[in-house]
Amino acid sequence: MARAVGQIDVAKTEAILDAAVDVLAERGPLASMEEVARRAGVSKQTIYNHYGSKAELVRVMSDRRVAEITAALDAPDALEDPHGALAGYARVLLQVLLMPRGLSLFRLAMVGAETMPEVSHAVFEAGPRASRRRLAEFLAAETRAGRLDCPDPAEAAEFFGGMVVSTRQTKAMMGIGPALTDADIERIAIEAAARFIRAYAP
Amino acid sequence: MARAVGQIDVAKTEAILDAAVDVLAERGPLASMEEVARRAGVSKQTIYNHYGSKAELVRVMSDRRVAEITAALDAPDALEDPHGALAGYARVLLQVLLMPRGLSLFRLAMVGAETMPEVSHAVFEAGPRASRRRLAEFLAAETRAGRLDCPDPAEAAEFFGGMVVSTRQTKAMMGIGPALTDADIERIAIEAAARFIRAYAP
DNA sequence: GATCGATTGGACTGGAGAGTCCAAGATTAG
DNA sequence: CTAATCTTGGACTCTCCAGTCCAATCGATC
Repeated sequence: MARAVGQIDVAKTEAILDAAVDVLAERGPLASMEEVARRAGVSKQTIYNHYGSKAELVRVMSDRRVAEITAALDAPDALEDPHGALAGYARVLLQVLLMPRGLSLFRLAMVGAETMPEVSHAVFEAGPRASRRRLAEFLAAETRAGRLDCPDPAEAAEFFGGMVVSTRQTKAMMGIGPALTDADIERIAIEAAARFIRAYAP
Repeated sequence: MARAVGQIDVAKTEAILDAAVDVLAERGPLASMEEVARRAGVSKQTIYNHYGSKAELVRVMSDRRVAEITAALDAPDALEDPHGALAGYARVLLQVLLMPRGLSLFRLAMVGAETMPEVSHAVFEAGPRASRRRLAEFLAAETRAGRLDCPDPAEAAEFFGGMVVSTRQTKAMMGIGPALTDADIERIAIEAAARFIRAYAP
């Protein structure tokens, strides 16, 4: 293994992070450090050598998750027609929401709202907020192009995002009901886009 | 105090419940029984005499909260015009969401999704689900009356509820940003209703 | 092979909280 | 007054977990 003399082993740093992701997703923010250590195949002390505390581990791990998850939200193909673009946005949104890791990150952010506000804040900023902002920009551009008429693009983006997500996020977080199929996602995406366009047609 | 021989004191049962509501709202589901006891002005043992365990106390308390909160959702004045009725629905929805007790109940349901699924289930059924169902019925009636055209009222109800709630619930739960003012609520309710009607006009 | 520092496992401390136990005190029916 | 039963407070047990400590070990470099 490529590692300098007595230097911290980077592979372990990663293994710990991966384990933390899994364990926190499964057990929630109350997961024990022992469990993380076991899963990472590492001793508890080693975790404390790499990250100083549980809070720090959670922080780093959520940063990484945020980056990983929001990467999917980065590609709004603004070149298509409005309907195609909106449906695409909806599809991605639903997929991210239903991804177990997306869900668990959200739950972490909610549960930890008081104990670790920076985490909640980071998740919200990088997730919903950034995503809506990008959509709002798209809507503004379409409005300038005369294909839509959104006097308040930010509000319109909120509306569209909400239509797509609705209670589905809550439901998934509470583990209620069956997961959405690909066909469900497709139907919702198309219908939401169509209705939205009707609501905001010039 | 009106109480039978050596019978459990009903006034205390209530005091405990009230205290539990407050404490769980403030401290989250991790609040200690000692705290509840202190707040209720009662000894810990007495709580265990009335409710057998923490889980049971939480269950009873959440049932009560559910009833209290969803009572507000019970009055869709279907007699008004669609715009007025929808705006009214939106107003109530936002108010319930922003009520600290509504928020804390939701958070409880999410945190406890694994450890007490019945609670999550009850909250979801009595809250979002019942509320959307009522709205869907209203939309179906309006469709029959020819004032709207909702081929799938359940889906349309999801869309409208989502527009209104959107990221606002998440935001409030994570304690991010300022609370909505009455003026905000009014503006959102009216705009959402207008856009929805445009999307579903016959 | 000697050295330096990371790693390990396992014991340990300290704190918090659920739930139990009990002896003393209060309340009410009869 | 007495009996029955609840209430109290406070000590107590158990369990779980964060974080520390340490002696033995391992691995890369020189």
